[in-house]
This record gives sequence, C-alpha cells and structure tokens, in this order.
Amino acid sequence: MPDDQSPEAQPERTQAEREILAAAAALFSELGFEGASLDAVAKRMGATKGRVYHYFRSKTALFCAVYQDAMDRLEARIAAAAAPHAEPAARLSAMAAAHVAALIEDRAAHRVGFIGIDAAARAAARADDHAALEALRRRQVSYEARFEAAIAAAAPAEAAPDGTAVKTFLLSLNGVLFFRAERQGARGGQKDALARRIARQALFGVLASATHTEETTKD
Amino acid sequence: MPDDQSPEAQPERTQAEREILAAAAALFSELGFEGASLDAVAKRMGATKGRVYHYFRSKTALFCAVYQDAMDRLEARIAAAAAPHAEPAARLSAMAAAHVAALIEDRAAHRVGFIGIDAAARAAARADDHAALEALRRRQVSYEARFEAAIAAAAPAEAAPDGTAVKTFLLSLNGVLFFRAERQGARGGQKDALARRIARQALFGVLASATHTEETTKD
DNA sequence: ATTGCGTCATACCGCCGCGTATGTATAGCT
DNA sequence: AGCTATACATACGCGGCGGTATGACGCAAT
Repeated sequence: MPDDQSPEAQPERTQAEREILAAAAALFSELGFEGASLDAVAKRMGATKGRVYHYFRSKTALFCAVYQDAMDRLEARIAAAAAPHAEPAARLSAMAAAHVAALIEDRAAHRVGFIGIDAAARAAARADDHAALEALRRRQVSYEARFEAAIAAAAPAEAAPDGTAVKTFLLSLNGVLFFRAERQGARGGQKDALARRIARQALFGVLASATHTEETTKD
Repeated sequence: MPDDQSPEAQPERTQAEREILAAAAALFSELGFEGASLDAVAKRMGATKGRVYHYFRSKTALFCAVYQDAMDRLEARIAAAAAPHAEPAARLSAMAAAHVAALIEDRAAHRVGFIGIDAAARAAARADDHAALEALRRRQVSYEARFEAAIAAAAPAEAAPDGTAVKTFLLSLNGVLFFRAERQGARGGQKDALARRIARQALFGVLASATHTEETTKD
C-alpha cells in the first residue's frame, strides 16, 4: 500500500500551488463546492483549467488541499495558544479565543471545510478522493475531541457538559464563519477583541449551563 | 400587477403539493439546493419531473415554498410560546426553547432555508424567483429582530448585548440543524428536553457574557 | 358521445462543468 | 544542437440537470 496519503507530511507548497489554493479557497467559500467551477477558479488567476489539473488530480483533491492546509495552520495556532497555560480554565479560554481568531483570518478556507465537505464527498468519484475526505473528517473529529477534553477539564467535576453541550459550544465558536463579511476589514486588534468576545460568550454558555443543570426545567 | 406573490396569504396546500414539498424538503436538506435534482425529487415520490413543474414554476419556486411553509409554522409556534409570558426573561426563554423545538421537528425544511438560500439565489434566473427569495431573506431578518428585541428586554439595561452577541446566540440555537440525524428518532419529551437544554446554554451565553463585559480581557 | 380541463408522463433541447487528450513553449541537461 | 521534462493552453467528449413541448389518460359537464 502506498503511503501517499500521509496526512501530516506536507513539506512545502510551490508558489504556483499556493496561488491556486488561494483562488480555490475564495471561490469555494463564496459559491460552495458545487457552485464554484474549476474554470472559474482558473479564470480568477488569469489561467485556464489545464493549470489546475496539472497540480491537482481532481476538484475534490483541490478541495482537500485547501482545507488540509487550513487545518495545519489552525492546529499550530491552537497548540501555541494552549501551551503556556497549565490552569484548565485558562487553557480552554485561550484555545477558544485562538480558534475564533484563526477562523477570522483564514476565513475562506475554513468556510470551505465547514460548509462544503459533504458536497465534496457526494461528488467524489475516485477512491483516493473519498479516502482523503474521510481523513479530513477524522481530523475534524479529533480536533473537536481536544476541545471536549479541555472543557471536561475546566468544568466542575460533578457536572461535565454532555455531547450536545460541546457541539453547541463549538458551533458558537464556528458561527463567525457565517457572519457577513461586511466588517471584514477590521484591524488586527479588532479581530482579536471580537474573537475573545465570542469565545467568552460560548464559554459562559457551556460552563454555566452545565453547572446548575436541570434546574429550570419548567419554562 | 398581479399580487400572486402575496407573502402571507397561503390559503391551503393540496395533498399533491404537500407531497412534493415533503420530498423536496427532504432532498434539499440532504443534498443541498444544487445537489438535489428535480428528477431525484420526483423519483422519491415515484413520479417524474412533469408533476413537479405542473405545480411549481421553477426549482427556486419550489425551494421558496418549502421554506415559506416552514417559516409559517415556526412563527406560529413562537407567537404561541411567547404570548403567555409577560416577564421578559421568561418570554425569551420560552421563545428560545420553542424555536429549537420547532427546528428539531421540521428539521429538513429549516435546514433547507438556513443552508441553501444563497445557492438558490445564485441559481435563480427569473425575476420573480429573485423577488421571492428576497422576501424570504427579509422574513428571516424580521424574525431575528424579534429575538433581538426579546434579548434586549431580558438583559440588564446597562449592558445590552451587541449585534455580534445576538448573532452568536441565534447560531447556537440553530446549531441543532447541523447535528447528525443519528438520534433523530427520539421521543417527543426527549426532543423538548433537548430543546430546553440548548436554549438554556445559549441564554446563559448571551446574558452572562453581556453582564460583566470586558472583564477578563487578558487570557 | 363529445368537449374541455386538470393531471400528469415522455421526449427533447441547450447549457454547463468535470475530466482528458493533445499540442506547445520554455528550461535544463548532455 | 538535440532530447527530455516541466508547465501550461486549447479543444473535445460526455453526462447531468433545468426547463419546455407535447401527448396521453381520466373525469365532469353538456
């Protein structure tokens, strides 16, 4: 079995590859996986489809490359943000803020993965494309598991949030991907402040809701 | 000018229409607007495309009908849930729980509107389709404004949540649409309990986060 | 019986988009 | 100078899908 699907070893991208990936991320983000045609991706770079197919086997492979690079950068940032904190609550807070900040920058690539991965899986014909998409899904799951563990560590031991609460928490963080890109041109400090505000709101939700659970059952 | 686009007066749907709408809601929800073909919708009912086009002008019109009916039911439930409560906090809590409960049932139709409305707008060619989609968007906005007002009424007056907090709150509620349909076959009581838990988590997030705002700015 | 209308099914057109096959220009190597 | 590999552009095949045109079948009214 060839190990050409090694999910970690992506030594470097060519400038030509990065240009294609940037155009693909932008168009996949705007129009979705099915809505964005490879001709449109190529035209965005002033090129034609032959160039895209020279570097990527299929539309699905291009999709996977976009999201895989985004996950590389995201995981690096999360690891860097979580490392200096030993206190569980501070760790979780830093992770959440770093997660949202990473989504704000790199917005296009993360919209791609969050919204279009199902569509890509349906359109995939080749077996290796399916395998690459499945690897990406597993990577999403393991990434979310890291947050689940951080939440469990930060929450009071007698009232750990359940799976639904964790999913709701993560969706609150990922909600920035759906915000209209109107105020996209904010300063770096603005973005960090926005990320921290969203992270705090989501954190209050999980922790507080789990603390005194099943109290106000009646309206 | 004919007033056949009256957004409120939908006297009744035929049985044949309801069957088409149900099939369309299911397929649009599973495959998205672009991924679901009208042939597939028809085949799901054991019919052909001619039947669909006999009752709906276009694919976009079918899409709009699905979501419009769902919004009719949703707004009716919200109004019924909010009516008996005069206390702002209780009102908001009841509205949020009713919203999530309505999304859990009617899941397919609401996934359609939440996920596929942009794709439908891009694919729309006819002018009346664009007008119908625009009306649906305005309806979404006015619906969310109702929650925004309810939040402002329930929050302490000196710290009203801003637009970002409100959007994050609504996305937390709408997160159920993204949950995998694995545990879909839950009892009615289970669904209500799930809806209340999600609503409580989202509520704790907005209100608590807004109350002592900008406190833990540093990690 | 005939006419007309509602209710579909069937057949077909046109377009678009993925993928491929082929040509071409440039750079590097010998 | 030739030979080869890289890096594209161009052109085409082919299937799928939205939309339309046409026809068939039943039923109700006359």
